[in-house]
Amino acid sequence: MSTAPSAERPLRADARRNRERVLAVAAQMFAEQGHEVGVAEIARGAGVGSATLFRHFPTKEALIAAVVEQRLGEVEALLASAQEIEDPGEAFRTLMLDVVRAQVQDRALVEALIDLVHASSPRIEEHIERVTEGVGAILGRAQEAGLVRDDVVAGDIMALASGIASAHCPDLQRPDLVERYLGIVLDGLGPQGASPLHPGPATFDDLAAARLRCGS
Amino acid sequence: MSTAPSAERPLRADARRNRERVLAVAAQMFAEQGHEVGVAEIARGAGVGSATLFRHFPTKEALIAAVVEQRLGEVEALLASAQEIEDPGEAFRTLMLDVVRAQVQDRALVEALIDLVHASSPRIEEHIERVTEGVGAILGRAQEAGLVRDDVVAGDIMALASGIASAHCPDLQRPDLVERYLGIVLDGLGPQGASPLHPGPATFDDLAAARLRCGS
DNA sequence: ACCTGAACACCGTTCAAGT
DNA sequence: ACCTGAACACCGTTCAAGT
Repeated sequence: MSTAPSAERPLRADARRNRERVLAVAAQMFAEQGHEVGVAEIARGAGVGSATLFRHFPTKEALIAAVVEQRLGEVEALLASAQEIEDPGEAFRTLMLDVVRAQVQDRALVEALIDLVHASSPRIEEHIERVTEGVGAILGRAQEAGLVRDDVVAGDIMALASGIASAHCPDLQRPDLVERYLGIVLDGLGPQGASPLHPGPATFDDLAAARLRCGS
Repeated sequence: MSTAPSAERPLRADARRNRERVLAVAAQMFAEQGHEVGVAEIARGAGVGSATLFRHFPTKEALIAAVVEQRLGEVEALLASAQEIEDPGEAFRTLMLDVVRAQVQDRALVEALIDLVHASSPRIEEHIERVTEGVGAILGRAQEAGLVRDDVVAGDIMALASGIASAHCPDLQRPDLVERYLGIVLDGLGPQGASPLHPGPATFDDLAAARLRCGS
């Protein structure tokens, strides 16, 4: 449950409570209104001064990262329960729908995953790695069963899921339309009418190069 | 070429020149860096005071809208040349690749099209309508030729194109990966392995309702 | 009729002072 | 050890004054 770094002496009771309230309020406000909500408004909603917020999260971006981290934990839980579905095709469809829905319900998550390569903390990268692994496992099962084409990788699935999630105007149109677009993409992932793909999938080298390009 | 409303007496020569330089500089900076570039920086780049910028474009959002309008004109031109391709399948693929690439090359365009339902001016809506018409024509030809499934509409194509464009991290990763994702979606749009889609496509009523919900 | 730099309001961040 | 409201810097927008 704890989102704080592991080896730190525990916070004083009031500090811990404040930290958690800020995180909860921020998560809700970011989900509803996106990143543009003011930091002062979040502090007010949590009943603390703005400086307190900045004591716990040194920058607005760090606060966003903490919220994203929490959500990624939830996504991992979705993946775990999708893995328990026996039918490989059903597991794969459930996975995609869950991941897409998580992003549609939370504008902040989509925005954050787009910026991910810049802003990413080591802890967020770990989450992403675990998510990629989980996606890969479910994808692999579906491929072995001949239900999904063999020339796609976990990274493709995640990119497509985020694409579908941003293919609709999140706060205004019918959010259920994403299921329609997902249906089309799922058909494209099937082995039936699959045509060769150019170029090949993204590699770890691509990510490393990108990270290098932004410093840090 | 003129992006100003039709029935206005012409601007003084220097004013016209200033307006155009601001628009050109803004277009380039938005395309390269997204909407977060400062208005002061744009004004400086165009060699005018910031108040002059605001005389021509009453708000930053209006400036963005003017740039978007220009880009949409370019997209219409792309559509027109795609329409001239005889082979219906080739025309359709070209259309999708062009629309996706236009959005990948211009971060501002993606951002703007996402916000479109709120910010839209009547003139931008006209552009969108023309684009939708053009897409519908090319799509219709491909469907008649049996190359694209019958249960999709122009709105689906545009949503998917914007989704693919935001499926990759625009400034960091390999922009050519969008072609890979587009390949998957195009396979999903083929008639071969098409499974029924839920829910049905977006209607004009949905758009009207969304617009109503934000006032204006 | 149009231009400009200085002034204003707002928001992320920091600081001096409190308990 | 942690909290706070006031102060600071930055950016979108407006205004008083220039030509």
